[in-house]
Amino acid sequence: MSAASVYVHYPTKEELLYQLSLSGHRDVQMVLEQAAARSEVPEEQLRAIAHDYTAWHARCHTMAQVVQYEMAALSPQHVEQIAQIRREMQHRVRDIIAAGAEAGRFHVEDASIAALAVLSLGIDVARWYREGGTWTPEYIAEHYRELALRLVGSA
Amino acid sequence: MSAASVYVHYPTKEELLYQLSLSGHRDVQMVLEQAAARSEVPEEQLRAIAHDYTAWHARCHTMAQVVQYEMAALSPQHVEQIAQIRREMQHRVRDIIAAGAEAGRFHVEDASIAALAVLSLGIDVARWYREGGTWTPEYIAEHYRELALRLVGSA
DNA sequence: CTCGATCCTAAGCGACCGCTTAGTTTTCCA
DNA sequence: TGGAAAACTAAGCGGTCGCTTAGGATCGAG
Repeated sequence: MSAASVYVHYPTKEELLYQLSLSGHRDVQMVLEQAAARSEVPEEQLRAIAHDYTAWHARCHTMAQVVQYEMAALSPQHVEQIAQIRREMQHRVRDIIAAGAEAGRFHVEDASIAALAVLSLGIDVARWYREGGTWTPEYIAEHYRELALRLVGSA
Repeated sequence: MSAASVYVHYPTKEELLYQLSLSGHRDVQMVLEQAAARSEVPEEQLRAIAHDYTAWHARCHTMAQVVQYEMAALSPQHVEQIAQIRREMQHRVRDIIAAGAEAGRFHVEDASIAALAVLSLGIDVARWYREGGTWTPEYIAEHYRELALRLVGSA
């Protein structure tokens, strides 16, 4: 699409970025929610989340880069809208880790920082992943799934 | 310093970025090497690396953002120069993890991907860390140190 | 087959960016 | 405290960017 045609659909470039970022955030959130919904056992939920969240950041690395690294280019109001979605995801993972810890299946000092670390691992994949590299998205996701479980002190 | 004064010292903006990025990369590499030099036991080396590498990315988060997120703005030759330093760091950590695995102290399927994950955790701190947040660089570094040890399956 | 939606190219406007030059002030140490 | 080093402001040049407008091609549903 030519640059001129873009402005038929979006009033400003910032609005285009916002809609793109919003749609991307909804995508990841859905990935996360569907992974969490596959079980009610924290261990299985975290396995699925770590795997799918990581795989998404590899497979959709261009969208992921917009989602994770372009927030500074949004207006303050739009940043706040999107920050809300991000908080929901953080809390979802934190609560799952906290539930696992309460059940004696996980062992963490600080569930919030553990949740941050698990998501962080997946996010950073979007920074270094290149198509056609030695590792496939699935290979990375499977390994990161195991690393994430160890992170939270799962036996 | 005013924009005009910059060009007394650097011929182009790209050259300025290169010198900045190079100096930043040498800083992190020194942080990593000094941490590794504090012991000859892989466990202690990895503890020190995870802690100091993470702390650096929090304390020097502005420099870290240049180092980690501005490489695309460098010329191809400069990218290659700096990529060399980055490979050295990756390999250093991978070799430490591999040594620990060989000694039966770590348990990893893929030492390369484990090394990547450990560094990834530290790097991503530069993305989300804000001064004056709830967590201090030292608090984050201490927790990430423990998370990194678990990552590599250290008992 | 036609009509309306949606794409395109081309041209242009004002603002900002990368960089330079010239002249002036500040700094700091021998 | 004098003088070189290094900072500053101000002005300007050419190029790109954000965005708009006008007019023409394309495409798909009815």
